[in-house]
Amino acid sequence: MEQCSIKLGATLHFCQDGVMTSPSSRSARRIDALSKERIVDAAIAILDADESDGAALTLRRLMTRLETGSGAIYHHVATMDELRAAAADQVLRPQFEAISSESEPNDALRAVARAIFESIRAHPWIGVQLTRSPLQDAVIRIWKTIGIQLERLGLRGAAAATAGSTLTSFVLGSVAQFGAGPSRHMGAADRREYLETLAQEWAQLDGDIVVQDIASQLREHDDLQQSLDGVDLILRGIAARPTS
Amino acid sequence: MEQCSIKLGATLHFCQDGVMTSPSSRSARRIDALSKERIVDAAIAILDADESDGAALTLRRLMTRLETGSGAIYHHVATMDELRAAAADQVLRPQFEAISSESEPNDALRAVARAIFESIRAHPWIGVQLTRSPLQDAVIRIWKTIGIQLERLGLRGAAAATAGSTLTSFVLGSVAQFGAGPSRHMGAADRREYLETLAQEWAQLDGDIVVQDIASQLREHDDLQQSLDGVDLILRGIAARPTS
DNA sequence: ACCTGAACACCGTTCAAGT
DNA sequence: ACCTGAACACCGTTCAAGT
Repeated sequence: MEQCSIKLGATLHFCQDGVMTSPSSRSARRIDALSKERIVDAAIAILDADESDGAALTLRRLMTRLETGSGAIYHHVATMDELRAAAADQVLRPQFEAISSESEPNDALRAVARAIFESIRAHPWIGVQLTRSPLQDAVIRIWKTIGIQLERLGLRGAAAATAGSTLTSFVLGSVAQFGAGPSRHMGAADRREYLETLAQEWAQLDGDIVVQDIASQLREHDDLQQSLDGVDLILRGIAARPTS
Repeated sequence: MEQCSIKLGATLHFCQDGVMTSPSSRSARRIDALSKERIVDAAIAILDADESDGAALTLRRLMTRLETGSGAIYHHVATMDELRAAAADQVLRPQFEAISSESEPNDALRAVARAIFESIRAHPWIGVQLTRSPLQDAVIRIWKTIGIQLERLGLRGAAAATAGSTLTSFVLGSVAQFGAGPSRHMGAADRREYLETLAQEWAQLDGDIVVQDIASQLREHDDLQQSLDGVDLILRGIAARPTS
């Protein structure tokens, strides 16, 4: 029977408001009370600690880190998917809040791609997460940011919807394509080697000269530049008047 | 102790070449021997039976359907992920083999988007699968098909790589965005209702008039048309000469 | 209200053993 | 070579019970 014992971990038991209270007069609350915010922070820490794809985040790992039971976590968070979505949005939010102030709409749209790729570099698991569900906060945030810039470009109605949908799809697709690639732990040399192998793999798949050409081109580019080139291409398409 | 008993399921035991043989003279092989092909077919059947996201495919469900043990399946297939990739490619392959013969490159590129969206309509789980891994056969197939058409358009080198990367990313992103949307079980009315709800949800998220505008536009469009519009926009961008 | 922890119903993968 | 099935090391979620 342990009462008001102080664990050497992150938690104090049977204590409140920073003051030790007699166990009989207070209910059993932790001083560092759980909250959705604290849980999301722990989730991000777990995801960041492991390289790439996000499989590291597990309810049980969360339990050990927060020194609590599953029920406590489920009291603040409805589901693990919700938690993943919250983690992704929390990481993306600050990057995106800086964007609206960009002077030129086209630059702001390029900044969207840059923000996402830089977030992936720091938190590789975001790549997989963003393509998981189209209604999650982070994706809607991307949509909205793009939409606002398109409006500044003078687009309205169907044209705005088409342009917005195209840019959003492109950005998410880039993430899907490059997100699972070489991780942040790779140096430039490892990166080149990875892409080299990939290019050769492609080339071997069939002797097609077209594929070989493209594969060898890809080897030279880095993800971010590739993505920015794509944004520029789409911006040219937006600027061009529909032919029909 | 059962020998050469005929199960009423899909399998016969201790029999071979359609002829019942004495158990003592033959080893214990099944007449409908397992093969990667048979396993992939079963996987597709399981995935198709369940609506949407592909969580239905499970080793244990595969075991019951094929009336076998886990070891038997792992003898033909290295991992469940490989199986998912094989299932997706088997479904996509026939759709894509028809495309190369399209007369006009631009039409062929539009046909790529159409092929993918029609595959998703018939097999909703493909949406999630395609965004899972960038090196899976189905994705490489998409890449190659697009690459070949871009070559027919006269693109080479860096321009081909940028255009190919952009189109592929866009198509995969569309899939990520719309793949998890209303399932094939929805009628047109349900669809409208779903998108209506989505538009309102977006609008509520903040009072931003830009977002409301775009959301209400999206409500009118269907996935395929949206995707084709995007392809056209990108094709205009490809046709336009780079400004720098 | 907030938390505990056992219980439930699952997963994918491995591997010694059989024929 | 091909298959069996037990065992292993996990999952997310629920819920009666505690304070």
